[in-house]
Amino acid sequence: MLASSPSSSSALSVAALLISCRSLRSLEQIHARIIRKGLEQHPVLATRFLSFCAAFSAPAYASSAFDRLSAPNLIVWNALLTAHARHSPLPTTVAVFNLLRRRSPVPPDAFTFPSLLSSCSHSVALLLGFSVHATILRCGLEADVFVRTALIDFYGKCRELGAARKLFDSMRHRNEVSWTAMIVGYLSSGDLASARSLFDEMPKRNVVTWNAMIDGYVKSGDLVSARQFFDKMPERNAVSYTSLIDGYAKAGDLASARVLFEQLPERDVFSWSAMISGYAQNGQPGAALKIFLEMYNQNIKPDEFVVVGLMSACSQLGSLTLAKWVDLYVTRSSIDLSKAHVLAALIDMNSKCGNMERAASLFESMPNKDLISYCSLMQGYSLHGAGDKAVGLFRQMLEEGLMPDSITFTVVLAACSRAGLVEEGRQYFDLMTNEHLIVPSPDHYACMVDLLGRAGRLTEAYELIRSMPVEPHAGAWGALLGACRLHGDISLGETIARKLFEIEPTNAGNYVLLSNIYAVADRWADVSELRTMMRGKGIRKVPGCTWI
DNA sequence: ATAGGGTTAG
Repeated sequence: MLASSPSSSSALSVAALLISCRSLRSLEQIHARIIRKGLEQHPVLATRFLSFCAAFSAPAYASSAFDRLSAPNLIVWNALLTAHARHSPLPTTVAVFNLLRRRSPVPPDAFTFPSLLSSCSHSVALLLGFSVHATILRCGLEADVFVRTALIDFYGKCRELGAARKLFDSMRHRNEVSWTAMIVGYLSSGDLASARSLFDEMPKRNVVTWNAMIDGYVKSGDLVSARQFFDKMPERNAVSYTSLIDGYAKAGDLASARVLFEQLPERDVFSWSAMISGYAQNGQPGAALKIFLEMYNQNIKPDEFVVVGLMSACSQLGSLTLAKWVDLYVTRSSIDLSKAHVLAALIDMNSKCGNMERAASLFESMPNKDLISYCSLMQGYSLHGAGDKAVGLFRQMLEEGLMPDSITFTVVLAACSRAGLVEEGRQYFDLMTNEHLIVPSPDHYACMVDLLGRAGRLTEAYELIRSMPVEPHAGAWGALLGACRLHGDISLGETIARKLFEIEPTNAGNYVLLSNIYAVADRWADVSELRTMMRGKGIRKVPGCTWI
């Protein structure tokens, strides 16, 4: 009897340990201590332990600890369900809920449903949510504020605004959370006006409400209103800053994002990742890397979003040395490499930086290879002189039954061009338009122009550019000018160059190309005339770009 | 002792 009723003071000391726990590893140590001290069956301690598993995103560990309990009560069951609802796929969560229904000593209560419903709304699982709602009615829990709010949130996120509003209007006691759930519902279906009028109508708002409005405006692209809300709110937290930083970053206004980031008193991992991926997505990989290093030096643990941003920056920089360091860093971190987007970014980085062996072996390790990873690998091969391998991968992809999209075709056409596979490229262009009904973009045309031009079929390339239903961009003309230089076609080169001087008058590369065409033909007078013209327009030669 | 908000790749 004495052995099975351990002193409450040791339970208390373990509970105190839990509060200071900072990693999954120390959580495991605490679990070992709980078992050693014979406190395993302590229901309060078990509940707290499970909620810490949830905090460390370890639902499987929560389950394994839970499975050792001989007679879990409903509260412990609820804690387990919450751990899964936040971190497991919906089917797993539903399985836990079904077990709970069968095995819990008492029927589900008002604490059971909010987490289950939030899992449903996260997956926009409308039908499942309906049946959960039916269960709630059977249990007589629809009037509970938490349950009702979770229902409003669920219907709102599933864009069933009518159902959500009915539940909202018939509520006896609403709190800020219920109002916010309704507002978020309107926001997620893009009804900013209704959201705004509810916001104005509600008696008391909290930080979450303000943040929801900011996020809604950011997502709808109205950064001015988002900023007004941000400036007006009585108190801000990291989320308020990060939503707006993210908005500025996605709109390409890194300067404004940076100012807010510098003002943010307590940066969390979200704000760091907003800046890092913001810079990476706007073609400023150097700046992304600098922010990452700042974060790294502050010993902040990166999450998957940070490393995806970092790897994307590294891909753009193309440095093999850096890629090797980042690869090692990411592999050694606790980040789950099997997550699709992490793996895709890792493959892409190695591929773009020329570590094809590593890229290929990562690719081979994927159980379900997706379009994006195929594209990454194809681009790597294409970039590093193995266009034929890239095209081979594309064939393999088709055989696997994957449906290539617009970007895939851009990649494969570029690969064909590099490998000199003119006929195959043409076939793929036809396949794209005739079978996949993809309307060719300026990029696709630019690839085709490059393909034909490199093969010396300049007239055909020129005809293609002129027959384009969309406006060709500088890339297409540039490819053709490059081809003219390659094949020494002066007269076409002059025509194209004149066109390019109009479209991008300050790009020195175009002047250099034309000058090279003249030089090869010994037309030095034209070369010097061109230089004078450049000087007259104040155009500077880009360093590292040769004249001849 | 348990319950509501944020980002990700070619």
